[in-house]
Amino acid sequence: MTAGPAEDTRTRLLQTALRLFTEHGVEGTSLQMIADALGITKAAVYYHFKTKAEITEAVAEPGIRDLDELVRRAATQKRRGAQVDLLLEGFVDLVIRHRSLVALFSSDPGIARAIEKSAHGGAEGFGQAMLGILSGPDPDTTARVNALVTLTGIAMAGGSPDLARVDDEKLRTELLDVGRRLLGRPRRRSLAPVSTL
Amino acid sequence: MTAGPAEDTRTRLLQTALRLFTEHGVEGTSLQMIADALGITKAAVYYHFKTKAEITEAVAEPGIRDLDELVRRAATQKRRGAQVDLLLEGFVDLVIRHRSLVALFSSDPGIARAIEKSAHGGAEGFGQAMLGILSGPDPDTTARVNALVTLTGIAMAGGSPDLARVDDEKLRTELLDVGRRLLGRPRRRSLAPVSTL
DNA sequence: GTCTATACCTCGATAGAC
DNA sequence: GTCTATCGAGGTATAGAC
Repeated sequence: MTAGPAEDTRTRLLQTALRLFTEHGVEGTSLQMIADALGITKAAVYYHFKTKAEITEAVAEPGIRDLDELVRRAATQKRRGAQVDLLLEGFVDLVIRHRSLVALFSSDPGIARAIEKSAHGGAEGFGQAMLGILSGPDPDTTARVNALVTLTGIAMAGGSPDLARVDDEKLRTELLDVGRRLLGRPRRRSLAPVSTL
Repeated sequence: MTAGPAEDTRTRLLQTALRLFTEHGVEGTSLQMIADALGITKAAVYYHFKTKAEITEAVAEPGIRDLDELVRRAATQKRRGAQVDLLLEGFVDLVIRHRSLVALFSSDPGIARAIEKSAHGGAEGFGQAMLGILSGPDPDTTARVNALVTLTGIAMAGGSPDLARVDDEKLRTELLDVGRRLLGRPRRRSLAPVSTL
């Protein structure tokens, strides 16, 4: 965890891997491609990571951690309205913070495999947990569709190249707005956190 | 185009390929996997298709054709409201008709590559054309976000395993409803096509 | 027209020199 | 920490038997 010359290559490697993953997919990205992009050899990559799976896990890890914490925090809220609001805001923040990574999560089977071993039983687990909160207990089809469109829409739109040049603050406001509309939540007046509904 | 024993293997091959593509991604699916699932050999696969790219193109082709026709038809509408309504309804129908294929389109880089050579300059071209219609001329960020969330949300939700057991008619109604709400279109009373707004 | 056998390449991964 | 060399497995693609 200490910053140093060793971490430098490791960090560049993960950044490069994420970029290539979004361009070609996880399975479509070879270690050779990563090595070439960094100007090193495949064997040098293996000095930093034992396997390719270890790379994908390391790429996904920051997102997983935030997602995990978000789901836990949302679940502790007593009132369902508060659960939904917290989850929605937290998810939008997470999408903003990680942008392209979240889009990868939603779609790439390679990432799904990598997350499978983590808490909650994998990406599917996180998705189900979030859907459960957003769609409520014993949801009808309408509620399930709304929750699904909200989560996937926010994730894909947030990670889309079409919005890459929109600054964080603006995108955050827009995604929150569309999410509230989809879930039938009242629109907030200010951006400051509120303790009561 | 004639139905026969030769076409049978070809059809089964494409169905199997689509299923495997959705499970493992395009790049994550090998010809060996397709051949094994069909109980034939890799070389037998090459009798039906010259390259793997040709398979992915053939898998995507029905969706491409429908998408192409939809965008053309929408563009011929005079009033913008009619363009949006026609595109939204057509897109929902298309998602229902192809379900998992559309979800693949939205996400898999392998599919994107395969479509790249087709009309409109590839998947990106279709996406941009649809976004252009839904978000209107000279759109602000809000309109662009709404259009993006609508398209990606409907596509991903429609292709999601979570909704696989919802029947077509019900899912169609729900997706149309959420799309209209997102785009601020008036809700229809009946499912029958209307000629005036 | 359909599949077997096989060529050839790149994959992920390892060993050991520097 | 990065390199060269190499492995076995599995990838795409082809030649030719039936």
